[in-house]
Amino acid sequence: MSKTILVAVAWPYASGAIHLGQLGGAYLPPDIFARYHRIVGNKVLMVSGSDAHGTPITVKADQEGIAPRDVVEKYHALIIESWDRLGISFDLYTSTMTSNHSTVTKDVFLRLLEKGYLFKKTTKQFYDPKAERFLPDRYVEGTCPHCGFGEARGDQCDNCGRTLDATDLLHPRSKLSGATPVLRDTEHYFFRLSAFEKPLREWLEAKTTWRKPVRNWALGMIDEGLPDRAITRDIEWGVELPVDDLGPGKRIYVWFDAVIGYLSAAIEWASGTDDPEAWKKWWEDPEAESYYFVGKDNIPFHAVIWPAMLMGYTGLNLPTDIPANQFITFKGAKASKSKGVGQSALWYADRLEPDAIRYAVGSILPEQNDTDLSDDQIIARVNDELVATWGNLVNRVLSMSSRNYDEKVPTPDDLTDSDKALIESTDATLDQVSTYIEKVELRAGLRTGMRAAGEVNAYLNEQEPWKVIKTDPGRAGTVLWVAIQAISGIRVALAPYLPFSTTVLGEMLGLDVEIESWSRPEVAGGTPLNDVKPLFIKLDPDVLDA
RNA sequence: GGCGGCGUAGCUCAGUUGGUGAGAGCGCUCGACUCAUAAUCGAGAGGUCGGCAGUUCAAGUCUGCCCGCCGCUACCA
Repeated sequence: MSKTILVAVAWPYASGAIHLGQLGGAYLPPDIFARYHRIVGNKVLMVSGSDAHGTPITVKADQEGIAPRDVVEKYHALIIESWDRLGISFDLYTSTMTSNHSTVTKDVFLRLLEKGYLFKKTTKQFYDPKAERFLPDRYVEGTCPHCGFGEARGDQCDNCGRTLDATDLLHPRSKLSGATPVLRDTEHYFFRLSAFEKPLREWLEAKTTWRKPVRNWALGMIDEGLPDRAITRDIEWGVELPVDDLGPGKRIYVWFDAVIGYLSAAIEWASGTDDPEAWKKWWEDPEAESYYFVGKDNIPFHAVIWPAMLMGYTGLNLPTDIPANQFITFKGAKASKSKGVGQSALWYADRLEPDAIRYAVGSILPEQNDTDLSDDQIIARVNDELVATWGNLVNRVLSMSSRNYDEKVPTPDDLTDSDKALIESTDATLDQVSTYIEKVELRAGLRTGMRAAGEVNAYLNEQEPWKVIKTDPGRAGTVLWVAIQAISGIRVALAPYLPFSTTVLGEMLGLDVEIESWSRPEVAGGTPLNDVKPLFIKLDPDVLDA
């Protein structure tokens, strides 16, 4: 009985390239998960897009001296290239700059307004009289009241690390013009988050299978009380308001429109099919499941704020699970383009095969803890595990078969108990990997698949077909046939993780390249072996040195 | 400062509701094998489970305090 599963993936800012930390934290996991569910036969819709709004975009635009729109277009293209090169298989990867997204955002705004969950309030905000615009906190600089640092930003002091309100700063000045900003009244719409404390708590308390940090954090926020949040800002870059009673110069604030992207992307996807209403299967059918893949920094928005918005909107599905990951660190530091820590995913894609990257990152996914990764470790993982155990297994079996059995899969005689045991063990592996992936324990799933490859290696060392073939070619052929069946099963188990080499191996074995069932396809004796060659390249130790 | 998470073999990590001598992969040592990308297989060494105190017949697993790391702290989303 097939399930309907929305795979909702965090929206990266279109202000930089995707780096390896993001890949492992938020993008590779949903891809593995989605690929698995597609093979099983579930109806998967995997969506995400570039976040086009927000301060990081405008900051970048100022830095590069170009328009925000140009920033988005430039990096959006780069991000899409990352997905293509690494095989991240979105059904739709869009952006929040589309007219569809704007329409959906306005619809959500109006519905929440109509239900009384939005209200107007006047606050005081710094205003730059010279540049004639309101200033986000990080556009205000001044002297830190705690440590006296002269270059503190309005949101945080980089010297002592404390969080600040821009109004705390001594001698504030505008980063735009240098002028002294003045406080001025400004009116904004607020989302009545406080109204959802009780329903959110009840909903979260039932989520006992969620990862501990996700649920505890969300419940902790509720314990502290949920303040109402401003959803509009005095900016020029953002989704326009669907109402005009605030006057000009106001836009919807990025956090509010960004999470709506999950919904708008599904709608955009459906509009491109022959059933424009198809998105409803994922959003309105209460049986449909939804998994949100985000980094731990995004937990509040996905476990509290977005569910509250959905509750307020009514009629749309709440998240089934939010298997948030911790961070991948590089020598202890969080990967960050702005701080120059860690290379971009494309940089690695220029130097390594995509499956090598997917293996190295997939084997250290930060599912429980921050996980440290170095270039040396990537190379070691690939050479000592992927190439040595799995790649070599395939190569030793297929080359021996091809060379001794007329470039074909040998035809088996009767199977011994150990032959049968190996095949049964392979089928059990498929079940185990399936269980792990459904629980979103993806590292364990990969480990399990690799263990199965080790079992086949052990079987071969025990059976020694290279010796047996001299006296009993029939028996040796049977051993190789059994090993090939096991390889066929392991190929399926690893397919969500290693899609590129899965295709290559399928071609070698004459199997359907598209895997359509989570089971081991039998490879018949006599099947021609096509173009047998190593599945993976063994890496030079210095391949990542420059 | 407050909140949450984490701190387990050289490295990266698992350790269900507390219960036989603390696990995996890689690395390392030794042995076997030689079909295979010097790959594979087997065995072994290696840990006062961050520290201190406590609860308990019994704690890596619970409580308190301390140290360290990470994230969040609502105007980064």
